[in-house]
Amino acid sequence: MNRHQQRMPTIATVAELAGVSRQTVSNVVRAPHRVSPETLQRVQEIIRQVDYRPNRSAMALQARRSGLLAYRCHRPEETENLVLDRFLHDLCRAADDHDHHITLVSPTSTDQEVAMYSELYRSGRVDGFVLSGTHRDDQRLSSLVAEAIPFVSFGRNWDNPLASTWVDVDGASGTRQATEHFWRTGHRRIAFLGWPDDGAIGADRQRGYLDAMAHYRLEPIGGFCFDRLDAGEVCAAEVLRMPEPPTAVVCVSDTLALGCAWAAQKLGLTVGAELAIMGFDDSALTRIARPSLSSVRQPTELVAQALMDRFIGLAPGARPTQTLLAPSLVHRGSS
Amino acid sequence: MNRHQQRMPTIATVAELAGVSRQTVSNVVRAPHRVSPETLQRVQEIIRQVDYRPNRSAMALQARRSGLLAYRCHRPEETENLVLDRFLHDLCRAADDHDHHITLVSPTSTDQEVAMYSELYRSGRVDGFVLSGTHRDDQRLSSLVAEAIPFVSFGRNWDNPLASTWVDVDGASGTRQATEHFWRTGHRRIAFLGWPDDGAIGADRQRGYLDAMAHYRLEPIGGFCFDRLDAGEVCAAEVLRMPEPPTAVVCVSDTLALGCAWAAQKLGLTVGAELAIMGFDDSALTRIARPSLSSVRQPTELVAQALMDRFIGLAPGARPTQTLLAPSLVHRGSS
DNA sequence: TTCGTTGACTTGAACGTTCAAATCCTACAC
DNA sequence: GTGTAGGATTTGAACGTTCAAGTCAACGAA
Repeated sequence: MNRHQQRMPTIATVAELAGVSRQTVSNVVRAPHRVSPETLQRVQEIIRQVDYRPNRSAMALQARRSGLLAYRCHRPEETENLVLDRFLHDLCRAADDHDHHITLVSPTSTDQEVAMYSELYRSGRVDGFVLSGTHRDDQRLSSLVAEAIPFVSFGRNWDNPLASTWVDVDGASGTRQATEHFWRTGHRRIAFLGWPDDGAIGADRQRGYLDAMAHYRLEPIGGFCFDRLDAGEVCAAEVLRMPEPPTAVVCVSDTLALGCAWAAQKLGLTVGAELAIMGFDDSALTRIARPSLSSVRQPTELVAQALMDRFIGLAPGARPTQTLLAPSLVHRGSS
Repeated sequence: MNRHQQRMPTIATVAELAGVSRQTVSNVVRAPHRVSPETLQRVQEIIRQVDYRPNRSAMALQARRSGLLAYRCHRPEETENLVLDRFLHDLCRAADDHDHHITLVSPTSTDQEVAMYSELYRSGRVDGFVLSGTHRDDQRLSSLVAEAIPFVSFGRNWDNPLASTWVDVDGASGTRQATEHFWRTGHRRIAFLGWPDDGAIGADRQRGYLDAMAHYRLEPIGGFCFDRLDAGEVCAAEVLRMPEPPTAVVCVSDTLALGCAWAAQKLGLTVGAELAIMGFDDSALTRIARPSLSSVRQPTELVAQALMDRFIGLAPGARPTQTLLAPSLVHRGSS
């Protein structure tokens, strides 16, 4: 591991070459207005020549801030990561924009996850955390709050909304928009394909559908199953075989939407023309179906930017902030 | 941004409480054998009490090593990321095992990517880089070698194999195994569905198929198209409509394999019984097809571990090492 | 002339580690 | 009693920044 890397130029190198003090070089970089024009130019020229870059470890030590946020690397098997993939990318970008970086951790259990977070924070390796996929009884939220470790989350603090800073997407708004869209395009039998009640994300999305249906005085119909393609297909088939089958289906996820599309095809229904389908998440799955699936898209880029903004603004005494962003419909062949 | 975080205990805190010097505390943590048993126990007790963790920024400054590797966060649209997802997760784990961490970057162009790498390395933010998805004329490889920036890559240095340290999966071995498997299970008309010649990954995988076919004195057949589902379906349909159609198809990717499965279904062929299909990468796509697709699985976990090993062992003068790992077949419904 | 003000720059210390050298103490051989 | 060896521990310096307090010269007002 003896990495005899060639010595990089330091602030002292530049200072000596330019015939000024360290602090003046520091000022040239951080506060140019404090330096006389001639000196400024001379020092900048030297900096350019030796390609000097301030050492981040030294800065981190002095500032007691590493400029690093940790994010948990989700296992690729988890279905939810279809959206999280895009989110991670956006988060990276947003971090860059704030001169921060994202480092990944991959804990094996929730206990270990919290312990790892504490370790990372206390050792000064990271300044805080970005969580995603929050749920009810999320031990991470309560532990981090209890230990006063800075973090923001993509996803509500379900148990204690005001206790921490989060940004989330208004799932109810998404399904409401989908239902409204179907109503406006003439559908009157609109079904909802959801997950078994989880008291959180799934229930939130179902609520948007129910609200819209109540508003139009339509009778809600549908089914519930776990987020798997085969389960979705079976469940959708049941719904489509009802005495008065729906002409449009709002789905809680792209997985169930794809399952629904398959069920429709098996029953000889033309997706798009005879049966409209709306997925949720605008994941890669939407492009696998034919026709491709319309879907509710979460504005992950805005979420990421908002999270970084909130994190930077996080002050120890201040009250946590909560932000809800509206998703939008992406129309494709299935609607 | 005034994060008035409560002061963490430092080595000096512990030293004072234990009535020893800083260095002794350091020894307790790093080299316990240098400390007398009584002192060791006393200091360890204090460390436990105040929950002291060595400050990583200070360590990084002193050691001139951050313990951080940068990895490029691929855009979720890139099809290749189906494997890279799993790889990223494995890489994270492997880094953890070596007391390192992965930080993400998301450059917008190759030029910017190289500039970013140089900046990150020269500022001491990271110790080096892990690249993936290397290709011919990969500017990143040549630039990093030229600038003597430490890195390892998942994927050969195609242009100059001996110039840098890499770990790759022997794609030819994968397609050879697939072809051999089909031969052993009685198939004699075996086709290959590939990408247009890229001189690299695709050609490598094709070679394994061709070698096996030559060995069994069978006539190679097949088609080539870009890595998209629709293209794969069209291309596969052509192959399956040949006068003497194949009974088994070795595919260069899961995408084309899924396209092939669809084409087969449209032609009324039962995948598995009447037509055997082998994909490549063992991605999430394999579970979308019914029956689920057999596939060549890259040992990403081993790749990640090997890469970390190689990186840690990277010495400035030493000769770069190259490692080729064999993939394995995962049998599912389609074979 | 004296004094205070301002701008440009420098100096010393601190951030929290570890390395290298020095000190202290005990044990042991001659 | 002297010398030496070695283990346990301490001390000073260094890593590369920035903060806070300092110096110094020029200038204008009293």
